[in-house]
Amino acid sequence: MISADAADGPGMDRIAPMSTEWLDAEQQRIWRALLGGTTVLNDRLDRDLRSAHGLSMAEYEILVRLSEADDRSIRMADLAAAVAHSRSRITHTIARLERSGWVRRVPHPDDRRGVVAELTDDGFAVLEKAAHTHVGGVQAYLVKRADPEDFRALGRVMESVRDALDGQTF
Amino acid sequence: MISADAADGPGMDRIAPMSTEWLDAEQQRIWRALLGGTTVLNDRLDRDLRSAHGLSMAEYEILVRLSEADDRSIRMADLAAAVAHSRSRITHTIARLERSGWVRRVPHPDDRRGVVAELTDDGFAVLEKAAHTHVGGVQAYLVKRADPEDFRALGRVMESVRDALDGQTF
DNA sequence: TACAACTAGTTGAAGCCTCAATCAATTCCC
DNA sequence: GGGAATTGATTGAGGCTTCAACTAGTTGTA
Repeated sequence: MISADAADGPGMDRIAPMSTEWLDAEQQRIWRALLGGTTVLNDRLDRDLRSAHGLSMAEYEILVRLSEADDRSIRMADLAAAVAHSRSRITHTIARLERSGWVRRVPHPDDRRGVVAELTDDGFAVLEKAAHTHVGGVQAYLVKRADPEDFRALGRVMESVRDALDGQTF
Repeated sequence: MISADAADGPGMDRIAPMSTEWLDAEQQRIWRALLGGTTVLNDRLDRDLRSAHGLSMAEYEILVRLSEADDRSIRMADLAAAVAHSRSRITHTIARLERSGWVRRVPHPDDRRGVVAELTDDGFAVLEKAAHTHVGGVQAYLVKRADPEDFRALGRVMESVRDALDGQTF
């Protein structure tokens, strides 16, 4: 049994060639709950959306952002930043959404390098239906199971994590 | 701007053709923090492991479970359940780990359908090094940024989510 | 102006995950 | 005992993501 995640490093306190602060039993339990919980939660929300509307979580998130934006459109790079995906991934995903007729690509008016993704009426219609499934799931699987104060605490922690790590990828 | 995730449904309270309880502004903020935070966190931990040790998070998790088990070995189906992956995914991942020489496949002694995955000495050695990277990341990106009481609250919420959704997939 | 550095977006190949189909072994139960 | 149903694991095709390379347009600066 290795100390990976465990209370003490393998002989770490003998020579201390590299001092890693290990997780205590409680921290480890919590970290695994976060890892496992988000895994099953995302998995479930994704399956629900796919089976009911033929839409992945990633696609759904993108449609939501577009629907909230002025003119229902966002520049590719901004969209990538908003959902924390790589530019390449956004290009591929938007290409798929365009094939489905839910999004349209428009040249950027000022910057000729730029491309703007715009939600179509069909896209809006799908999103309107999918939102019930998605929000229903979030309520049932997460919000309703959490004590409201615990839920706020979770929010504080994850906001801090996101803001610290955000934008330093790619 | 559609109500996806927003405070009120699109005309929901007129005819109530399908009553979905929408998220209020705070719940939505928290839910997006969880979604975005876990996205960037997993992404970062995964990149750190890959660049330093040529190991993905999924692979790392599997090696950890094996290292903790008796005889450093676990049956395929149990491994799948432990990390909440499909059997198929475990088969593929173990095949890769076997190619790397970090895991060995052994026939199950009692059940002739069964296969047991066993951590090799090389696998243990890689894990021993990777654990520093991984745990260091979890500390720096998550644990250190969280108020300890908030962190416990997060654990309570995610344990509840995981236990509710667990095992009902596939 | 002109050149270098940078930013926006795309592309295609490779890798990982999902899904459905498959085979083999075990368990159920009449 | 024996056939049906279930469980364990694998396979390969298809889909999504990553990565590195590339084109094109913009910005900085001398």
